[in-house]
Amino acid sequence: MRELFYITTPIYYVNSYPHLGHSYTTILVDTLARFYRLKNFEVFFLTGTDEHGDKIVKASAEKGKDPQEFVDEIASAFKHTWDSLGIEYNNFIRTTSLEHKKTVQHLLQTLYEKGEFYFDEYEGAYCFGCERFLTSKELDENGLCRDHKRPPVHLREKNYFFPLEKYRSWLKDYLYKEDLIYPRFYKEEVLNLLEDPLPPLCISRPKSRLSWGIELPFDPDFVTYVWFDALLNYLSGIGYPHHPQWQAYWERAHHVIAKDILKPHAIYWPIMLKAMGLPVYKKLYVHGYWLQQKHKMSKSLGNVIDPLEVSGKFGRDALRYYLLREMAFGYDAEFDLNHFLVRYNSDLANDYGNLIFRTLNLMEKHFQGKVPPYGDLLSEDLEFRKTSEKALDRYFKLFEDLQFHLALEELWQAIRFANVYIDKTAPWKAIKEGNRRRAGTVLRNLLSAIKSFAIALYPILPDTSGLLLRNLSQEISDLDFTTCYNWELPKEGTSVAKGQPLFPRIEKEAQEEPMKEEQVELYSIEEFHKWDLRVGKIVAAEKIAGADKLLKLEVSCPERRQIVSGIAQYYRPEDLIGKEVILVMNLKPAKIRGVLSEGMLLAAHDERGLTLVIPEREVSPGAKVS
RNA sequence: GGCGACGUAGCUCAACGGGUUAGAGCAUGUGGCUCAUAUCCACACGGUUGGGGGUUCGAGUCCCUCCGUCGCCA
Repeated sequence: MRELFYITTPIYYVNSYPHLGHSYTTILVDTLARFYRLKNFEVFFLTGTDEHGDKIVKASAEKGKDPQEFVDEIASAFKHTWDSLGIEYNNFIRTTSLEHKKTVQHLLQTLYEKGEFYFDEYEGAYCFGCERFLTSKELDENGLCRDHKRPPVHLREKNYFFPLEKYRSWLKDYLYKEDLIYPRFYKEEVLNLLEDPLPPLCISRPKSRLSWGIELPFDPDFVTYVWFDALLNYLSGIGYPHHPQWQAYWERAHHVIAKDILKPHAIYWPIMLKAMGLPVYKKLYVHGYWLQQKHKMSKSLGNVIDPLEVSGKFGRDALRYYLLREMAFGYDAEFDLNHFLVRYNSDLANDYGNLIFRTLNLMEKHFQGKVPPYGDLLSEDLEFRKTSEKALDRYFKLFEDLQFHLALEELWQAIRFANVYIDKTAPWKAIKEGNRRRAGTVLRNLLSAIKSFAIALYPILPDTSGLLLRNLSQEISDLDFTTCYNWELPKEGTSVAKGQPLFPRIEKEAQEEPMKEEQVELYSIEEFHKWDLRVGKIVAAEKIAGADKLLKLEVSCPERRQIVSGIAQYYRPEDLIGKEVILVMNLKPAKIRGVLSEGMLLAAHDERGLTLVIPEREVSPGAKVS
């Protein structure tokens, strides 16, 4: 019987479309799932969508759709994104599915019968943005919700509560003893939270206010509220309680989350499990955020990166590699397209891709693509094998600890050493000197190492590893990590083909190539209203060194914005100060020549050149254009 | 205000419980190779490890303090 491994992503809230943060978590879990499959584990990989709540009702109403239609649409967008990114999940659980509802109701009923809930009236300031009551400390000096900057509504309502406090000391001891949470500093953060009494968890909403949820089995006037719905996906997704497989998987449960949902996963969830009489999951892996110019990506900042755009342009393996190579697990990291391109070219194209190509090229040229026999192994051959094996050892170890950035660095040392080895042994020289046997030995040694790299990297680079292994007449389904140490593979006489470069270099012009133009279509007025156009007054302007066409502008609208505009050939900086222009406000921020641009100016072009679009009379900065 | 994290070469990061001249990659400079995706290899340049104090034979690593960035809680 193979060992089991159960791993989950959070279920994603369908109030918005998938972005880079979702993709990172999912790619990470997919990578781990593939890793454990290659370690011969029986893996169950669960992901899905969280589809209930107030925000969904509102969002769907805004689009003139009913909630079910709305969540169906976004859930399929998530599925489509995962398919495009090569995610191989075992189940996609939706909280609106019948099986999930049954699980939730079953567990609610069980806990209700055990007397774990109580009914109480609560009165206070309720924020609809947060979907919860706020304490006075959570309001700012103007009495507004700090997160949403909106006044809360005074509400009084009866609800069901789950007392967390009675489990607090148990949880504290448990967390203290077990290394449940990784990295460790998040464990410290949780233990710190557990120093103070835990307020009861409100688990319901009256249907009169919110009907888009799962009905409490013991009170049809209420639906259950967020955590007793969402967290239970980890059980419903493996068939709890009816499918016999659930128990075996649950004992091997590993959750991966972003740090924003640490509290529910580290506090509510273990306590809920304890109350239900179920064992606590095995591990909680917590990762940081992807930042853009030091800021968290968010829709309101307009700096959300579309993972499909990146993977569509440069390949999904390249995106996976960058995400795992660049983020130290647990910490925040910066997503920078320039870094992405540097990593791609130097690591994937130059070091790894080129190593493969030069080796296979020599094989085709001088050995007709037939794997030659080994001759005598010299000390340099053995040294190369040893270096590779050591790097693989460390790679696997670090991978299990989720230290992907270090794991990859280790493996790349072996890849770079392979380039040193081929230079030192110079098989092309040996061939010129008539020593085919020596050249064959070196190339076979290299081929075997390349096969090992391909297997080891398969969890991160599934497409290119699969392709490469097929070029070596190997199939990933026949291989596992133990074959990384088998220097007889590929076997003598096997055909190998060089194929196309796996990671073609991205040249400068291609980097600056604009995204494809939209084809001409007619749009409704609603489409036009998506653009936030406003009047802005130029308060500062200067040339950007090294660029003939660009000016850096500071514009008041009335808050300050920095804009890089390609108008230097038509306007002198000093002539622009005080001019009022039309700005596109909700354009994704971009770095042009390394300078941040937070929008664009409207200008008209004809054969005489370019002229800015300017209001006919002076208007107050910030005035809306429509 | 309480707790915590981080601050190491221009940039991104290493350095197992303190132990020889703090390491890589990228960038820069100079050579070499030519099988290769103008790729690869070698060498060089580059750091009072945020500041100060302490413990120790010895501290990036432990303690104190200050500065800076960020997170969680209040």
